Amino acid sequence: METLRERKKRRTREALLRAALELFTTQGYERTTVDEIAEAVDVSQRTFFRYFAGKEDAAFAVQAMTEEAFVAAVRARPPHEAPMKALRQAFLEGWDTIRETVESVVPVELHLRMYRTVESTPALLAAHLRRSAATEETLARVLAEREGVDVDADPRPRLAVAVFGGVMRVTERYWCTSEDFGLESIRTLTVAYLDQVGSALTGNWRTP
Amino acid sequence: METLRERKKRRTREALLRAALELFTTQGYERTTVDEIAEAVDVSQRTFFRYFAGKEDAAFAVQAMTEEAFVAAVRARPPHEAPMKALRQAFLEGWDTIRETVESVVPVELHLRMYRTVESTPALLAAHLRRSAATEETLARVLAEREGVDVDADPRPRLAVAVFGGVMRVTERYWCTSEDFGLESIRTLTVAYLDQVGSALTGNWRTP
DNA sequence: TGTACATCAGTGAACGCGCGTTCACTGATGTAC
DNA sequence: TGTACATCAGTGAACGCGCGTTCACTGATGTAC
Repeated sequence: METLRERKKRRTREALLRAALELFTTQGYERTTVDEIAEAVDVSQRTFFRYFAGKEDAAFAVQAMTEEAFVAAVRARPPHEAPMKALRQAFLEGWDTIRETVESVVPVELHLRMYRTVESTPALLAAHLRRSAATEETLARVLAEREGVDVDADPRPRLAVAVFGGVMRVTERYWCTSEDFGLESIRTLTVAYLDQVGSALTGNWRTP
Repeated sequence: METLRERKKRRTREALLRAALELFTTQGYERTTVDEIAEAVDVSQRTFFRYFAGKEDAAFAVQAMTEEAFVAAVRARPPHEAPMKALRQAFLEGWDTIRETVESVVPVELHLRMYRTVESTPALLAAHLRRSAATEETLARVLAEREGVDVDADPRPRLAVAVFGGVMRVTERYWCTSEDFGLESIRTLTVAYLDQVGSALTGNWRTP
């Protein structure tokens, strides 16, 4: 059972997270100070740093949860499935359950708005890409293990994941600027883009 | 003709750049302050900021040159060439001429060492990935124009470039950790990896 | 070739800013008996 | 159920740090005549 102390901790953390994302998405990441976030929750700045290693850590706390869910989903795919298929299916599963994953901490709508803030804030976009690179490394190891190959000797796991990650990036970027910015549209977009990779690699595009 | 004033400017800039890269690669990016760089060149800190928008700008000044050369090389490829082929060839050309491109400003050996520093410094890796994303956007537009398609309507230019960029990332990363860390090895690695993308996308890897 | 003036790279010192850290402390919650 | 003690989340205030900026200024270089 969760003790009173633990419940209070969780509430403080979630309040800080919500306040942070709310401020980041409305007035901008750079224009939000840590002091401001703490003030919004009515705790001391010192308390913020008890829960988050820094401002950036707060910005990506929810992302970190969904990434973890994605990696777990890949791990859980049936072992006979081909690598790219496993990534694709795990991704779709991830977005099926994202509402439950996220909503326990912050409103899912807030989390989605945060994507746009990340995309339009150079410092956050940079951090996001570095974090994605780290996730890709993890995924490469998962795939290598699934397929029984050595991730350091055989480049294919990293290549496959890099291609998948590249497609995700293109999808994300388009999705963030699109009017149809919802939970559903990213799924259809991703599937559509994944299906076009083959054709993208083999020019000539003029003659379809 | 270059005036005396212009020559002095160029020399100051190059001295700052060399000092910055030298300090970054030897004692680390984070542990190097702007004041230290200025001091090493014996100019005021204020002067550093006349030449570079910030510390990060100095770290990537040479990278920026080679990226530009790469984009130009893609633009210069014969228009009938398929997109991925054009990227590959332009990349190889870029590394053919990198010595000349770089050596006019800093020793090429210093530039190469800087790759490893970027790879092992989270803040620099993040910035590098964001810069690469920007270059990829430029390249997507170049490819779209070459092929006569609309970059915003047809996802294939961005997909092709994303895949290429992903392969480059895998190459870079491996190259930086490899003992065979030279101008030649990156060319062979890149070609080898590009040739394996197809096989990486189509599992199963166990049965070759 | 010399003079007068314009331009502009570099100066030095001081500052604002926000991140993240340090400290000794308080008081609520948890635990043992 | 009550008491005594241990744990630990949160406090408040101050600080160090380095980035990047601001200011009025100097003196070398460039230009016009």
